[in-house]
Amino acid sequence: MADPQIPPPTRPPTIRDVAERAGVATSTVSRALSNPDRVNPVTRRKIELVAAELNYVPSSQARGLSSGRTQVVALLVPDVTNPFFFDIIRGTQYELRAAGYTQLLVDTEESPEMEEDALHKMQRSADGYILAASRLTDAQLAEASAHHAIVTINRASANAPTVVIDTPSAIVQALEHLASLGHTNICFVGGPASSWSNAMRWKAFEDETRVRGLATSRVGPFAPKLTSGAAAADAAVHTGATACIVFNDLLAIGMLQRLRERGMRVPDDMSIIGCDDIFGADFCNPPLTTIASPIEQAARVAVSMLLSQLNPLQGGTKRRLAVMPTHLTVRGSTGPSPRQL
Amino acid sequence: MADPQIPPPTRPPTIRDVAERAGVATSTVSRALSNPDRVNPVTRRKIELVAAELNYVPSSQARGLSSGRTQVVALLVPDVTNPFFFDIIRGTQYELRAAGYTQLLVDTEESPEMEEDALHKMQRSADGYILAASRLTDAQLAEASAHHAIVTINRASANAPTVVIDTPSAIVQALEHLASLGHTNICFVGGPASSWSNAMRWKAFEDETRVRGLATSRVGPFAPKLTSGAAAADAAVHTGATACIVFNDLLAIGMLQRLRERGMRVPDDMSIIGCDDIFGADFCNPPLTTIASPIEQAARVAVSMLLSQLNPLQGGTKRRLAVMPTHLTVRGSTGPSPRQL
DNA sequence: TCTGGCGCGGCAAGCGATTGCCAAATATTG
DNA sequence: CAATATTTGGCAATCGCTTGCCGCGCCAGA
Repeated sequence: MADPQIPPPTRPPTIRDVAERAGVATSTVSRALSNPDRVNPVTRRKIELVAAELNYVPSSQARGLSSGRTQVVALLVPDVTNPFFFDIIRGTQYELRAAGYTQLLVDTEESPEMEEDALHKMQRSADGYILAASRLTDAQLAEASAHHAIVTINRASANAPTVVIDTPSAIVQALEHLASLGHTNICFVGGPASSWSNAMRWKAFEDETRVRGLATSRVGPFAPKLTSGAAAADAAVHTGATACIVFNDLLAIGMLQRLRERGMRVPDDMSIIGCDDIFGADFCNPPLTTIASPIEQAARVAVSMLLSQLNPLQGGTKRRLAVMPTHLTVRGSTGPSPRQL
Repeated sequence: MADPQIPPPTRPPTIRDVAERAGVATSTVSRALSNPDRVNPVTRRKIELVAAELNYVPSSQARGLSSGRTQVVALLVPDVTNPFFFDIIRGTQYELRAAGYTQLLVDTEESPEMEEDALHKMQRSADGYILAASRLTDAQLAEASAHHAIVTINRASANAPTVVIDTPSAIVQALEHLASLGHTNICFVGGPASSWSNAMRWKAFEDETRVRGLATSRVGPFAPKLTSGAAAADAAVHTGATACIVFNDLLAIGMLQRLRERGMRVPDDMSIIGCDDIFGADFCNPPLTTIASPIEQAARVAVSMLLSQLNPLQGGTKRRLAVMPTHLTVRGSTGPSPRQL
């Protein structure tokens, strides 16, 4: 027998097992594994070998407890079933993993309370937080970012680094598009009252329509769900508008369904423009004209901003704000105003 | 001053802070909080008060380290962006939260290696695992369930409790439906080779078509993604079939898009049936006839099976297998065979 | 030859909880 | 009222790892 027997793998090996087998102290093992330069290459090599042999996996619990770092980043989203957040989830997941972090996904169910509560409860279990479309008030957000490393997505804040998707500027494009099709009476279909994006989108809409002297109306707020589309569609039709800019694609697709039910043709009787270009926007019927957003990329940027906050050493660019460009993607849900005919 | 000053909240309060302020030992605080019956109601009340006052949140790290339980359940999915898994994510998230667990989401990128690796790396950081559509081999799965508490979804296993969505039995219905529409040449569009569901669906298809004496063909495997739809559609058309049963809706919707591009009408020239009834299946064009699955419910059942495994005391029914019923939902993507005309 | 500096490992003190064991206080019983 | 149970709360050992501090051995400069 060349090798001493490896003890039976009854319970997962600890750092001590590795230390004993390698004939060094646990501190050396610890350093060899997480601070390689601190130990002699020969020793390190040996330790790595033994660790591999024993199939050693450090306990993140213990590591976190003693070091204070958990290597976990929490992602808080208002609604995991909203496809908009799928791309966020995917983007952060990918980047975090690449950086050696684990993602903790939390659904705050569109509730500021749950969001705050989650933030509070997890204070010890996460190193940082990504707040997607946070529903927190400015005050809550300020308070939170005083205590935690936070990056927000689509929710500006003076206190936390932010990545915003610049949908408002494309709303100008969208209105240009509608105007060129002859629409003069346009309705804004609003999303959740507590949504910062919604406020921004509305503002851009309002400003631009005023400049252009278009007749406008606003309906809402509606929950950003497919099922809210029915009420939204009915309300929008009632305003007499010939075109709608809708808070997001989910709602817009819901409207599409309802309009069809009511026998209204899109875009012949009504044009619809959504926001975000989520999964489904391209294959719904008709395909949705929408404001395309680099959602996944935004998520990645958010991660990198957070990481540079967590590890200031590596001197990543310390941006406080990233603005992601957007553009109008014209598909089948917009067409000439029926008034023109 | 009635109350002694609360120390400034410089660092989060620990159990010791609470103990001191309440005038008891840390052990008592620990018990009061996690094993209420073990301490006198009066003492407990007092401790609860102090804890609330101090805004005490126990460190899950420390708790996990000393107790061995983490209150974390990991959910492993092959692809977080597949809408099928959205419902799984949502369902488990909801149930786990209700039971006081935290969900750790892991995307295994359709890779058995990543799946196994994740399972291994997290051995210490999760109490249990839910494997959705696991790509592991039987051997890997057996090995894994020997070491961990595992429940699988849509992946039968002799070793781990399983919840399966009984899509195969509805495939019989689907074929009945197609046959009644006059289709006699039907193509099965296959999903990932390592997918257990795919194998089951194929088997059901094969058995039933043989019984019915239908002409069949099979194409694939294809990745279960929208973008694979193009290749799948082309291949299916090439077989001369007039109807397809497709591994899942994602692929089916992708095929719909491609068929339209090629100028083929659905269902006039080709009927398509998907599986799962995911988000989007009802609003794509044409709306997809599909085998509806209670996905979210399946996820919930999986959680309850896992929890009863983790806390055997509470004597939940210890099912090893749950079969979720499915049914055919007929929408616009199926119609009479063109051959009949 | 002496000494300061450096590279490398070990010692041991935590990190913040849980929990087995024990003792004091209180309740129960004959 | 003595003797025995039962509560109730404290002590202290752990859980597995990190990290500040110390010291040994070796090399270079004086």
